Amino acid sequence: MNEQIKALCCEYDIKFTTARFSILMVLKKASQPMNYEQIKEKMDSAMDKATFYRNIALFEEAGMVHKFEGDDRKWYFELSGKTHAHFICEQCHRIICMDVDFGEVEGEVKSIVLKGICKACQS
Amino acid sequence: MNEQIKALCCEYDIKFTTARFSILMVLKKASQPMNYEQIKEKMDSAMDKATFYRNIALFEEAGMVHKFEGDDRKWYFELSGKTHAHFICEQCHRIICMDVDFGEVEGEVKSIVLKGICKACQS
DNA sequence: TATTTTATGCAACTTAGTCGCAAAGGAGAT
DNA sequence: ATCTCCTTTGCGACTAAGTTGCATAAAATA
Ligand SMILES: [Mn+2]
Ligand SMILES: [Mn+2]
Ligand SMILES: [Zn+2]
Ligand SMILES: [Zn+2]
Repeated sequence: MNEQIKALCCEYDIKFTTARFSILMVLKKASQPMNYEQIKEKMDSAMDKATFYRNIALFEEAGMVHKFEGDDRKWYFELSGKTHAHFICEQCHRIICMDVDFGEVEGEVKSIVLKGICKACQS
Repeated sequence: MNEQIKALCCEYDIKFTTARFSILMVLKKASQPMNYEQIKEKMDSAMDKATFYRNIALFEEAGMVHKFEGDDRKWYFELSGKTHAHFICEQCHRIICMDVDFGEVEGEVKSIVLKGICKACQS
């Protein structure tokens, strides 16, 4: 795992530090987008939020991580992969990764967020 | 205009008040989604932000107004019409209303926001 | 008119994220 | 190893969009 994350940093031209490792470790293991609190909880060692957000900003700028706002006014992060959409349910607050096709969109899309009521909550 | 807004309130079962009129007046005239500051600026008479947000929450719940978060961590509002997407440019911060088709989406979609770099900023 | 309910304004509060600054860490030069 | 310079980190103070409590005002109901 350590090597994979080092490789990731290398690929995006970002210096490898322990703080960065901690964050990326959690994101790599994650199966869902996560917010600061959630990531912090999963980290082995504590980290100041200033450090966290500064590094996240770095990752984002490099295109390594994508973020979007959840229904709770918090930012959610995930490692960039194939661009896909997230559906956020206003009732159960679940975030559902989805694979929708938009056809042509002008410009470069970095995140797509749909909000509404999920199928489970509707019935 | 006054009558149209009264009718709108009536349709959504919302009592007509001067504060509500002020907000809806601005939203009806708007050609773009607007945030609190922008709406306030266009209003004839001043209004407290608590009143504003409380009424907006009411409109939202009734389904009369839709909101989404902009790139600046502010909420943007517009009168509900045909559900459509907004593209927000991370560089010029323009909000572009767009008419995309997603095909089937499970659940009830209330807002769709795409973020990225708009065509104008790309070149 | 008197009573009850709802809407508004003000000020204090909450909280995710930011910023300034000093200390810690790391890479290179001597 | 030691010195120097630059980057990263942690701490604490700060910012600002939106929220909440409470007193007053307006509107509905009797
Ligand atoms: Mn996802
Ligand atoms: Mn629009
Ligand atoms: Zn749901
Ligand atoms: Zn742009």
